[in-house]
Amino acid sequence: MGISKSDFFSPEQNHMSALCKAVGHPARIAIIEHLLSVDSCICGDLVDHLPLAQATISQHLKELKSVGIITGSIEGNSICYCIDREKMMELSTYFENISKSLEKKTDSCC
Amino acid sequence: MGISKSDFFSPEQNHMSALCKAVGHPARIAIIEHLLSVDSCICGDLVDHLPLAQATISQHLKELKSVGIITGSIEGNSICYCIDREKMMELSTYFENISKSLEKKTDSCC
DNA sequence: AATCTTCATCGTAATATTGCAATAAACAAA
DNA sequence: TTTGTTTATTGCAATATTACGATGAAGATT
Repeated sequence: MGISKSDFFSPEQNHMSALCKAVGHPARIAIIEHLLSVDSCICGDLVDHLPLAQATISQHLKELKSVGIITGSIEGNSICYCIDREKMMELSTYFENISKSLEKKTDSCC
Repeated sequence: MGISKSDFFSPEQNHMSALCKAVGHPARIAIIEHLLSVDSCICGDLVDHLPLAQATISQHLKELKSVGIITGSIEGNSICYCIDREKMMELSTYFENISKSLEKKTDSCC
């Protein structure tokens, strides 16, 4: 965040922006969509489907994991990654509520 | 995006990640929430509510505008910014669909 | 044990973002 | 026209992100 001012913002604002930031990269959107299409997968699986090096994908997975959007569990000598539905709902609900609030407004100027 | 690989990703993936990236900063979440609470506002209004310089806020507004999340219309010698409901619904629907897809799955491993 | 497979981490380079002071631009008011 | 008000842009410094090769760590396979 450059010069950090995150203390000013509410924990909810910081949390929501962190979630959004985590999905704010095409590779990470692609990772989520791929995980969705196969339910679970290993990193090597992703390496075959994305134009990125294994190290880069591992880094993206780490970022998604750090905000809890995906969880990884060891399975043999590979890792099974799954999407956390709660987090997806959190995002969906947040934007739905904004959308609903906007719908109610009648004094819109634009 | 560092070394650009965005051509590999689908337009939808690039679009969705751009929307998410735009809201992936606490100041921009705060801007959206403030716009929501007053429906419209001018930049000076935001300067009073956020711990950021006018130039910085203007820059954040520009980023939100660039992806269409907010629109600005000139009003006297100030500008009225409004949230685009379509974009909020796009975000909500995207994550809702993921959430619904996850719900259906029974072969979850995590 | 030696080797392979799979994923994580380190180090580093290139690029992008963030933030702000200073300044410009556009319009309103005097 | 001059002055004030409001937002945008420029230029720059500090920091963060992205990407990847090389290497490490942990469990599987031989």
